[in-house]
Amino acid sequence: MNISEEKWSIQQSQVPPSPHHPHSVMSPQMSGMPMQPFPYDGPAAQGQLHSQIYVPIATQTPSTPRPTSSPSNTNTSNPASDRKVIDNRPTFTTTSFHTTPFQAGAVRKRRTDTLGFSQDVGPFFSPTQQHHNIYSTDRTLSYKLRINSKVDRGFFLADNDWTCYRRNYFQISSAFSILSTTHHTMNESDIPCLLEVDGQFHNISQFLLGITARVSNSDKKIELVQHTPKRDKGPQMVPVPKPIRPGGNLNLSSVGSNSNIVTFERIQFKTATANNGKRRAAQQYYVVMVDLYAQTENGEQIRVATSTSAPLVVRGRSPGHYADNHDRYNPMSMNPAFPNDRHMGFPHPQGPGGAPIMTQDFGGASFPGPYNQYPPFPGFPPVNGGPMRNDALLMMPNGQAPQFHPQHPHQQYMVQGISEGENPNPDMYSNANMDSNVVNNSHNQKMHDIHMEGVTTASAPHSAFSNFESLQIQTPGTGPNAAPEYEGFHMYHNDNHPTSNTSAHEGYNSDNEHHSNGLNHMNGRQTRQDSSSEHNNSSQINGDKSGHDSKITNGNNNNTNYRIGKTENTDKL
DNA sequence: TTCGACACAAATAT
DNA sequence: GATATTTGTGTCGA
Repeated sequence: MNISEEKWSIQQSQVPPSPHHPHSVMSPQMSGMPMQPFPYDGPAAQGQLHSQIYVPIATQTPSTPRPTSSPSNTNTSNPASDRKVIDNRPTFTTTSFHTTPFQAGAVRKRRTDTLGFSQDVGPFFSPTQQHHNIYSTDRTLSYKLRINSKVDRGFFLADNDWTCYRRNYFQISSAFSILSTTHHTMNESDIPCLLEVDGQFHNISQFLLGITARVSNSDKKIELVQHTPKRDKGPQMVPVPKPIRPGGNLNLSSVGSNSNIVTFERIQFKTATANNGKRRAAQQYYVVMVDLYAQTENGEQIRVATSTSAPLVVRGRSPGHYADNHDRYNPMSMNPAFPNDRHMGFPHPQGPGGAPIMTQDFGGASFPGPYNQYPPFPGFPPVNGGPMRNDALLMMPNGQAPQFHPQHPHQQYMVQGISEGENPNPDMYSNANMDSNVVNNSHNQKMHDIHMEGVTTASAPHSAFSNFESLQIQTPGTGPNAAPEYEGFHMYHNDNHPTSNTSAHEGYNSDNEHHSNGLNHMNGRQTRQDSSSEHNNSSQINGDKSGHDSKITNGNNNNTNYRIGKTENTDKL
């Protein structure tokens, strides 16, 4: 048994293992599977032609081991791993622990996995919604934007909802790619793009990427705050859009500079969702929106693309409060054998090894559950929240019947790993559940990632995400780029430091971890950012102190500040 | 019930 | 192994 497995066994001893919490062994990528170029015949976009998509060949770098969500991580050479195993022992010595009624199951969580990498996963992101057309400077090529995002920490699955605590940090890393419709290469440092807004073409001087939050299925903005390491003693800021270059690959630990990856660290929701844990009250959800802006030569910043997270629950109180209060009304889901898994009563769709499977689109069928404020979803989100990347689908038989969950009307977020440009297998897009819509041989042109990385998919106009909430976002002017994508949720951090990838939820692939956050133990620790990452981002955190007091009173800071003059066709910063 | 503040202690970095 | 830093979260009052 390797170190991770040892940890795994410790945790599993606390909570009955759930068959719905498969391990990351399902994920070849998580095991460092090299990625190869593959031909992809999916439709690029309306009026565009299918093409071969090149994806990065991810090489395993011993010096920078890639994180894995699998408990069967075999790397035991890292001294830190040994320490972490020790640290993983259940801790029963804290004062707070003894004051709680949850001692029996208490298992302290580690902040990082055995490699110092994040094993955690977070809420999935929707297909990229492109709001404006982007063209080459000579206007002969239409480009498509794709945003890849991942949540590195802070979230766990509770009741199949992606959940976090308002007071806890989460972190979002994003990158984006520009897809060309023809064989075309360009200098990554250049942005030879034209932005079309209301029929007018503007040169794009740079791109920026920002995050905001709002109430799911509503336009109500939710304030995000960003802290310094000083936390309460330091200033609180609103995460502001940061310059970003295309071509970032969140799966790579680091390739040169990170100017093509933006990370927002120490982010918190200013407010919690309503009705957390209440019975017979509809759970409110938030979503995080990752917005890509194009700055024109005159300095105008226009939102050109958006990717939206899965619905999120933000708990406002300490985890202990929810330990015995997680039975939000759901008369069908509770299974007394698994008091912490209210979905044990349902047969989650699973593939070999118990991994949840990707299910198909429901074709617009209305969601049958009580919370139908969300569009239909094709099945359960990953209960484990673990390494369920879309590549795991490759190991799953086709045609598994989707399952509804009456309590979770929102989209199933099982394809978090479909980080555009990271999955080598085209089958995932031509799965029996989606293929008819994805593969479109009417397209003859080839689509390439301009940067030849980070892109694997073309559009899936009627994909399993076609009902995803974010697709409700008005995207006028999208034109040929309107087709939905499968956004990637990436497991790997983006910078050099092997420990830089935080891991709030290495146990998302663990039953115990799943339940432990606020359910079975107190003082659960989640991963912190390492110092190198701290330094990397200190400037961005501290560099924008002006105008920000310790308290943020503008509940709509982000959008108020950065979406001035938004219209149907223009969404400017 | 939520939120802000304070405090404690664990996890992790150095 | 000691120390410093970071962060999860218990607690309390508003």
